[in-house]
Amino acid sequence: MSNIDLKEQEIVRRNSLEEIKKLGINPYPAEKFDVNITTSEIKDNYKEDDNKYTDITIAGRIMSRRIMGKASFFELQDHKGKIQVYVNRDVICPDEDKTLYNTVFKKLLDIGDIVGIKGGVFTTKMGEISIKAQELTILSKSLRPLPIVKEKDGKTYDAFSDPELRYRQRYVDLIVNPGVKDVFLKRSKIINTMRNMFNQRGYVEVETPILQPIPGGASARPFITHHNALDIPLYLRIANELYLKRLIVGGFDGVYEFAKDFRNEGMDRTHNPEFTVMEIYVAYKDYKWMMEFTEEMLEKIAIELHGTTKVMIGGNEIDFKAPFRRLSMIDAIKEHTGIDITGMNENQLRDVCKQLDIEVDETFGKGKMIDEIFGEKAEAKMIQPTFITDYPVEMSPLCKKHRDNSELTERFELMVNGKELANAYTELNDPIDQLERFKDQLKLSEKGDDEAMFIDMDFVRALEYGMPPTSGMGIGIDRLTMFMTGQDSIQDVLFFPQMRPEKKVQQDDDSKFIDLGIAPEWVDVVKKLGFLTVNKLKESNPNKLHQDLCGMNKKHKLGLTNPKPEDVKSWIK
RNA sequence: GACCGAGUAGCUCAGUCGGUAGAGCAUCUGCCUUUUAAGCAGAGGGUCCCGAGUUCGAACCUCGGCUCGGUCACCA
Repeated sequence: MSNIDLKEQEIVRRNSLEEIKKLGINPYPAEKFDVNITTSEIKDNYKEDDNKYTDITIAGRIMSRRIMGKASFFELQDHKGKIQVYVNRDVICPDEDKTLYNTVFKKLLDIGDIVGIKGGVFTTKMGEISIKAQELTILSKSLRPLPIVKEKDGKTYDAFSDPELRYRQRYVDLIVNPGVKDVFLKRSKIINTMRNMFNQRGYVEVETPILQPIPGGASARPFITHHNALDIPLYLRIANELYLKRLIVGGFDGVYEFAKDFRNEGMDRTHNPEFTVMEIYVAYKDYKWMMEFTEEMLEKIAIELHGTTKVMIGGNEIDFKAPFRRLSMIDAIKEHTGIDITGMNENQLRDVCKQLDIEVDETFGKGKMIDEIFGEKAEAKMIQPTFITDYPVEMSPLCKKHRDNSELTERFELMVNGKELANAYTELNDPIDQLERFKDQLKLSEKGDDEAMFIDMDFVRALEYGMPPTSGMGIGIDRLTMFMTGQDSIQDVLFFPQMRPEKKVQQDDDSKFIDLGIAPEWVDVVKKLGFLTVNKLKESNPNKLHQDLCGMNKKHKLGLTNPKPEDVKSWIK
């Protein structure tokens, strides 16, 4: 294999790999390696002069090395953390043969390699808890150099910080950047806390279709795909609401799903095309009950993660201690604009918008204008958790009308740090009203609103069989994780945020070059010089090309026989 | 989609007025038996994002493109 297109450090490592094999050591052994302890267990439990850990087996990645003649230290990182390992030549090589230390450990191992260690725990003169290696086993050789991140007294040096590289190669980010893994462990804990709470109450975790013939349950542009066997279009779900409510019709009293949803819209710091939502539906409840349920849930999560209800989010201390403030949308607008819009008609609302300098369109109805006023003037000011209730009916086609006012709905959104976190309804279970609302959506769609909801007649049919009064709630798991872990970008709470695919440079196959008469061993050299396609090569200057090729041969000590100038000319003609 | 910013060694970054491309860590060769952002001495490593233009000469100036980030727009 030609190494010409590899970087220096990669060549060194591949050579080391070959040397290891020549010594009869398998750099990628198949057999299991039984670990009996983790770094954190040692650090938490070891006390000096303690003989508890004289015979331990541990495995992990080499993260740094300090080699000093016959003794060395390296840092071993496992899934829990890091610990220092002390390697002494005459301990790991008790016999005459010092190859394992002098050659394998000192020369052939690198930062990034995964090794197993048997040994005992002790404390160094500097007071650091360390492992004295008795045996060292190579478990996996690493062929690419890791970015080197160093730390001292909690301060990080040379952090691996290029966002593009971090997201594209999250595995590297997770290895070298302390704290990245922690965000994802917390994400998992958030989900588990919710799941445990729901299961304790007897609610059932379910799975509903991701491929849907009608993308319902929300207003958003869907991704579309095609099923070949059925020869029909299918949509990736934008929500799972209508399916979960069908299950309530079917007799489940409580169902929930942690669902990946997909929306074909813009991407930014708070939006990714695929994202996770938890939706839960409970029969015989209303949205007031759901507020209590939601605040209890969030309080639990905060305590589980932080041991307190108080969480720092973007410079604000947010207190998730229940109960949260409840404020109707109209009162919220009154509070932040001084204007009481109660009972106003469409023209009056239009005047209010003008007065507040809010741009509105001729097509905007009452509901949309109220929503705009709230969004512009009040939303961002809701820092502490606040339930905003009683939304205009036009904005909420799946939500039951308010018991006291038919222009409003029994809906709440939970605002935290000026952003929406959760959304809930007393669910609309009147099939006739539901069909009317769907028809209103259809009118919007005919007016050109490409995000109005589709009519789902099967869902209406399900309601016609009778759905018990029900309350449902949805909460964005990505956003919740951002709040609970202090991240201000959704990309930092997703392992693999959506990125534009890496562009592949167009390249001709080696055989095309060989067809020109180029010897196979020279093809990589030609490509290294930047001539990735035959056409590009033909545009080159043959004299310069010949010189460059010979130069490469010499520089990289390839040991090839240089082509004659007339050979090079013959390739290009 | 619009505007702004960034792209230089494996990583983090300098790079003056347009004149032979630099540092730290990493790598390689030595020395070193409790070191720790190890140290000391030496060495190697570059498509300066890509392409065109201006110029005697471009990492640097101009134009076009690519990717990422930020702001806005769109949007449950």
